[in-house]
Amino acid sequence: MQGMMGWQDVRDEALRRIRARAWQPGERIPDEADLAAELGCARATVNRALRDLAETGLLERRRKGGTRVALNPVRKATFEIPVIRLAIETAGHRPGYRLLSDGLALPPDAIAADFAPGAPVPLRHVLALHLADDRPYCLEDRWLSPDSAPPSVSFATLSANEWLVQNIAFSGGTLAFRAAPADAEQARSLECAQGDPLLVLERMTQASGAPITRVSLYHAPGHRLETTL
Amino acid sequence: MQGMMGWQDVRDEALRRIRARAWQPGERIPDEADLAAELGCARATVNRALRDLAETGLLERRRKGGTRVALNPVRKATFEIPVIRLAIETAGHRPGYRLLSDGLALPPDAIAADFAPGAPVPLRHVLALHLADDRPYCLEDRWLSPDSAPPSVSFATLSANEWLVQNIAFSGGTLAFRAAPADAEQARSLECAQGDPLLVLERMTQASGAPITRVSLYHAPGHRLETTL
DNA sequence: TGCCCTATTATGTATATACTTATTTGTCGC
DNA sequence: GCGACAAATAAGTATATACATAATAGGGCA
Repeated sequence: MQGMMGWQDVRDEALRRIRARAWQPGERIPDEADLAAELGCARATVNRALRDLAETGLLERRRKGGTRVALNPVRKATFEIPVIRLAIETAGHRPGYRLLSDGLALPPDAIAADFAPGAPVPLRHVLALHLADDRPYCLEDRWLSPDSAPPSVSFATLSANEWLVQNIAFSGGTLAFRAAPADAEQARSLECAQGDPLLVLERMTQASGAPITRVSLYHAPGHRLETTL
Repeated sequence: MQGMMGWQDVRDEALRRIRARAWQPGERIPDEADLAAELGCARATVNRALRDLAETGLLERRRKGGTRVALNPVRKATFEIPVIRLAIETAGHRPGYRLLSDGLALPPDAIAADFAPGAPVPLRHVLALHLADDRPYCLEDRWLSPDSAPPSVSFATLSANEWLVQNIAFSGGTLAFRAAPADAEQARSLECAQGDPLLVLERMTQASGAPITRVSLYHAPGHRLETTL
């Protein structure tokens, strides 16, 4: 309407109307062309603004169906998952790394299923500890498809975490959070009591459809993973 | 180059080059105008594609500085945080809800600090249990600014979670994950053993700068929060 | 050498226009 | 009333153009 409606202004105005209940939940809002006319900007600008709101889950848009205010706004939180060493550094600590074990082994059924549905194949199993200021930060428990990381690649000084990021073309995967009690081995590595609750981050990584690696990161007790919305 | 380079095609081509190391990590890639010329499309189309890749953390873009392949690709995982009832329903269970307690109380220091830096003010404290197929799903432990939810609003049948989503204009906040042992009360509510590791989701919600609510969701043991990358 | 100012540059954004595509809505025939 | 088909519609995308903005690079000056 008044000078310079940028797409962020349009988004903010739309947000205002949603909040003020000028546009009721579930209700259809004016189409892009009308809004553009009303606000005195181009349709592309309105499109950009509304697309943005749709991405955050506040609006639902469908061709021909128009745009409506989401009935149950799904909040979308985005976490940044950096390389572990960097996470430690940006938290202001001195990163450390210790390889605990590395060798071929038959994975437990749950993990084998992710790799090959049929026969259980030996996989490379790497256990490593990440340290922050010489204190245990997290235990990396990783299973690797032998194709992706040949035995010649050593994880003695460079963590598998870091090697993979730099050498494997990532394509997809899953990420999950859970809480688990520390078993005897984990407790020893993380210098905590057995049974202490650990925040576990499980990641399954694929490249071009084939599973590459399955890692569980057992964070030391008290660890908090935070993000802003 | 050949027919119809849509922005998604441009994005895929860029992705291909990154993966093939045609564009090395840290290296600067051709600017939008050049790429547009090379691929035979408009600069706006290239812009859209590269902006998309930048949002996922694979590229870093700066005005005048150009675009370069991220040195340490920060994976950005996006979680959808639906209303709890919906999460239960989409998991194929029958949602249930039980209000455990609701009243004014002085919050612990850690929480009081989030609301008013100075004097500790009584806040509305709501404890409620969410059920899936009549089994405990998660315990909602919420502190509310009295302004945002007047005492007249009852959470007896409608969870605060749901009421807030539908009635409060959300503007910002933080989200954190941690693992914690179940205390006596939580164990009783969630029907688990004391000390069992619980996945805790902590959320602090603000509207126009002022803190609205601080909630901890204690999930029943075994809970897994998953997302696809 | 070191500092400030300016010109340059690549991205960011706005705009009008045109065409595409998914969906819905309405209509016709049964 | 019902089902198939056609018309209408609103978002999705592509494009050329123009201007804004941030940040670098380079030059002049002390």
